[in-house]
Amino acid sequence: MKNKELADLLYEIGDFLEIQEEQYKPRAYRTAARNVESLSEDIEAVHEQGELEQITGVGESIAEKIAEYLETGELAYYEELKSDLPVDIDAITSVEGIGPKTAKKLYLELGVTTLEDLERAAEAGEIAGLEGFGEKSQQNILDNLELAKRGQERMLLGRAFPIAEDIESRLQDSKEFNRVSIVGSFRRRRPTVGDIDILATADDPKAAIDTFCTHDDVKDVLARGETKSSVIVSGDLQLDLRIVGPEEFGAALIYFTGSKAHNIALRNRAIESEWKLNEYGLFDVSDIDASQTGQRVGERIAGDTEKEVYGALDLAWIPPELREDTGEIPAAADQELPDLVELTDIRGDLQVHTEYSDGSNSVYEMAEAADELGREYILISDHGPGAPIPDKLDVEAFDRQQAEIRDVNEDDGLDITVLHGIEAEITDQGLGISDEWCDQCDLVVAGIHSRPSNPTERVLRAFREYPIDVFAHPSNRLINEREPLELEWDTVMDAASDEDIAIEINAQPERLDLDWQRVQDYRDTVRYVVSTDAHTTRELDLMHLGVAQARRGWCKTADVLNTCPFDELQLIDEV
DNA sequence: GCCGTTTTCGGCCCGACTGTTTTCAGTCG
Repeated sequence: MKNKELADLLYEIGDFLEIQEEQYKPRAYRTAARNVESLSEDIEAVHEQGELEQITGVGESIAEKIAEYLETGELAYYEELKSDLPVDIDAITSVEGIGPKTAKKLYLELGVTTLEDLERAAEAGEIAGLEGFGEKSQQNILDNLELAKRGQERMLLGRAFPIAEDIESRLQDSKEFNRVSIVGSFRRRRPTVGDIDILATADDPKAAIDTFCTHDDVKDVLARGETKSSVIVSGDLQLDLRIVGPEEFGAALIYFTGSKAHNIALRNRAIESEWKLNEYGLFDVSDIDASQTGQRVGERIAGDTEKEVYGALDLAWIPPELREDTGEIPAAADQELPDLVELTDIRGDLQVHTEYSDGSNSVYEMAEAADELGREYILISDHGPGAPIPDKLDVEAFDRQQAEIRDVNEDDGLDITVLHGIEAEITDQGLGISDEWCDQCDLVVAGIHSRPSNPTERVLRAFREYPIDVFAHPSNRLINEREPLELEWDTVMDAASDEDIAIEINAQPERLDLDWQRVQDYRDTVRYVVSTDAHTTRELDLMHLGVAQARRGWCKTADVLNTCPFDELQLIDEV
């Protein structure tokens, strides 16, 4: 799968073209890059079918370049651009505050081509001497270099969650703030977030910003204006605060929640009616002549609430998780948005580990904690033979566990049904457990924890030969750490559908696997389960992260199997 | 360079902040 690789190449070409002061080509290349990046099919397959130009933003010229790169591994156009300006543009522009233009100047004046060059030049005081630069910009570059060198990894949603909730509640409790809402990719529940965007209203914006900037946790203040401010808090997480007027809150919520693609599509929809949409509201500018500028010109149509703005655009309110411009706007126009699954719909958790394998708690402790969360059932599914971990179940341990589960189920103090299953390893030998063993399981969960060269073949064979109920964390990716397996997804999903195998949406923060884009692609093909894969009692609480990904994948309640009551779940298994 | 229920040519989202200026370019979201 070379989608990401090609997208990066196209982004980089966009940067080079911007340096050359090209007007519109940079945007064209970046649009193409974004669409290649978010493509669910393999770009090589698209190329083989001769359908590159079907991709939005890819026309004749860019399609030719993609083809050249896929066929030869090189791109003459890119090499040419790069030889004119032999700069590691990706790395240099990753330093906050340095864009393509600055990168060019640094190269022409000081010969900076790498982050190391940049650091040397800044430390030697050479940058401050350049026209248009000063001491301040040089110091900013030095400050931001550290972050850039540490890598531009986006923070896992699950890790950002406690920080975001903490800051939200603290601002809400502060008398300087009226309304406070976390927006941005966090509100859309993207698997990773770059920073935390906060939108607020306040009677005295300046006082509110002072409070925000002087908080204990703030390590550095990047910007501190009248209506917006950015700070770095411990953990190197950036918080961006924006204060707006109360009557603008709805329009601002939409604007700052994004995504960018969603906003552009909304804005274009407004333009069709000779309206203008920005973070201050929706305005009728049909009688305004072009020389009049300013953010609030025209007659104000809407802006107080999100619903009002969407409504004025003839759209149903769109849940934040869907705002990716992947069809939600036409669906909202036709009143055909899905009634998305919610956390409160979840009745059971179908992957839970205990101390029998790599979990930390006993069967009873996990059952008790899940009961307190209101789950009606859980599936104990410790690792079976073949899993690449030290402690795994053998037949004897499985039998002991079965007896223990029986005791827990007979405990009158708990109002939860504990099911007994296994997380079986899909190996080149099959599942590594006997048919009899499978028969003893209420449900068989199966997954891969390695990087086989022929993953599709392995998975299809296991699907055919074993009574698998759930395919766990299908891609085996670890966000920021391990690339997903290169499965032939269409084939695997069709097989899962044929064999009545549910596909897991794993709620572990570093997994969130199946990825939401594929969830959306295959929601009419297979049924999903959302599982925490909890290894401790605390992790049972991660369910909301998985549900958010199911929502991003357009799942309705009926698309998620563990929203069924226990007796219906059994019925499905028997069918 | 891409795109089109008006268009195959003429448009392409929009505003805040910073640093260095003295009216603005560059960057970011």
